[in-house]
Amino acid sequence: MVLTENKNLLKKERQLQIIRQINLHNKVLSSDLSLELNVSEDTIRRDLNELALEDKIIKVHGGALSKSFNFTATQEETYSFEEKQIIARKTLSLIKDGMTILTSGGTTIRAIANLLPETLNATFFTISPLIALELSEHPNIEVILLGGKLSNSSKISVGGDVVAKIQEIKADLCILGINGFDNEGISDSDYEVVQVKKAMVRASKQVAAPTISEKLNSSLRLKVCELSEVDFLITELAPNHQSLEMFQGVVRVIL
Amino acid sequence: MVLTENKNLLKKERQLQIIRQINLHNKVLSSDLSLELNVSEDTIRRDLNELALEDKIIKVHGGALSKSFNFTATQEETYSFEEKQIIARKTLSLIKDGMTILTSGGTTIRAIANLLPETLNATFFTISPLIALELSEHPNIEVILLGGKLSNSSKISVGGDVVAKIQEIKADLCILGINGFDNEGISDSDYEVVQVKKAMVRASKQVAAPTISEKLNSSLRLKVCELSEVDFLITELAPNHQSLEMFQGVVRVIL
DNA sequence: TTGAAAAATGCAATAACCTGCATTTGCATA
DNA sequence: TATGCAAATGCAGGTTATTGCATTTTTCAA
Repeated sequence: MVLTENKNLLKKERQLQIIRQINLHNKVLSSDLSLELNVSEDTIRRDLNELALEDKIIKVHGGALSKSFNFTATQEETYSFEEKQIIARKTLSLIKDGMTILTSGGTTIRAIANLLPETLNATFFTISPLIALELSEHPNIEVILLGGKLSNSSKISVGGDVVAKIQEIKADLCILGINGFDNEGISDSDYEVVQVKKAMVRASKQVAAPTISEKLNSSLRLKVCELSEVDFLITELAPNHQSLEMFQGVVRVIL
Repeated sequence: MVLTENKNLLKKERQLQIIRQINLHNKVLSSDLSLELNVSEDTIRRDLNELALEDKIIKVHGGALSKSFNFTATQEETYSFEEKQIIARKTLSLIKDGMTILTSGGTTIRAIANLLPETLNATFFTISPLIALELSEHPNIEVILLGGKLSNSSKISVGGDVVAKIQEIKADLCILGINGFDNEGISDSDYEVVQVKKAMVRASKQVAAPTISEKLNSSLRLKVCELSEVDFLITELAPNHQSLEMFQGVVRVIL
């Protein structure tokens, strides 16, 4: 579904857009919505009030939060929707009909899942229940959820069973949620999560690392893989941006 | 013979045109329709009101929206919400600290997951990603997500892997989402789902069947289990309600 | 505590709505 | 074909809904 020109949006329509935005990235600012939907902040506030009254969202000072799942707590501080949309669009170019794709979780990957074309015919393995649900909205995608103990913080399946299951898979592409990325490679902070991500990298012919540039040059305690194992680094920046210079020639392709 | 263009459409024809437009664009503006169909906006409004009365469209200020426009991915607008809350509260009495519980999916079970006390210390196995996420909001609950191919319609894991995994479990209680329930037992319509539910019943010491009374006496093509295998039938009705009479003494306990 | 951003409140302009009512139209029947 | 009648339509008017702006109040963080 495409967000087209917002000329004469009906009120209900606008409110559906707002809910969509909130479900997608778990929070919105009234000011952003005002710009995006071309109405005054007063109108946005009134919409948010109505939606909150209907228990669809949680209204807070400055904007609103998703009512159902708020797992942004430990993830990023500076949340930025625009950047992730750009990243998602770039990532789409890697995905073709007939592929088998392995993905982890996270808001960036969620943005990708959401933007996948209706017509895409592919098989997705994922360790994230949320991504699984998002993917299953697409009629032609086969979704296989990799089960296991659900990590409380990151809401993905972890544990030996998951690793074993992943080892049975041979995927064309692994789309990896990134927490730490620098010239040492991809890193993460949770032992269980790292085990799973390592297995995911091993199980895939190619690895894509979509991340907002803010996370570049951040390193966490545990290593997931080397830079040389990363086939695609995807950020919101232009590939020749100076922040990416240090990765040129080390990862295979920068998008 | 005279070729009449779009002039003088009959009322029914005009309304069909309107519906076509809505199916095409997901929305229409009264003003656009007035121009396009050469009638006054009043007439359009009258048409829209009629169509809305027939539940064909959703009328809003300024025009109308397609009925399918409100996708309910994470919506809280569950059918029979009040009844399900009552059922959920009753079900809580079956759940104690230290238990191992196996659950399927569905909105009733979601209501239960949502109402679980913060302090509850238990292990939940579930085949529903949505329930898994809901449960993981509770700090003291260990959530184990049973993975598999995600059924497009019911959004739960199905397939041989799931059945095999369930066979390894020994649960204290199985909370089963119900689609069909009558004096023949529990039934369902999807073959894959039935295989999984059968395994769930076998893997559990006790079986709870929470369902709104509306689903009582409805029977679907495939049998999940006998009435005698059901330990708890939980509806929103009082246990001595006449609709439940026929189940007295057949299922172990009625709540 | 203070100042800036956000929210609430009141108000006005515009567009959309509704209700009768008069006129026209479709259609069945004489 | 003519005719009668109910339904459909357009129009006038008064009412309500929606929105943006100005002003005051509240909230939040430094």
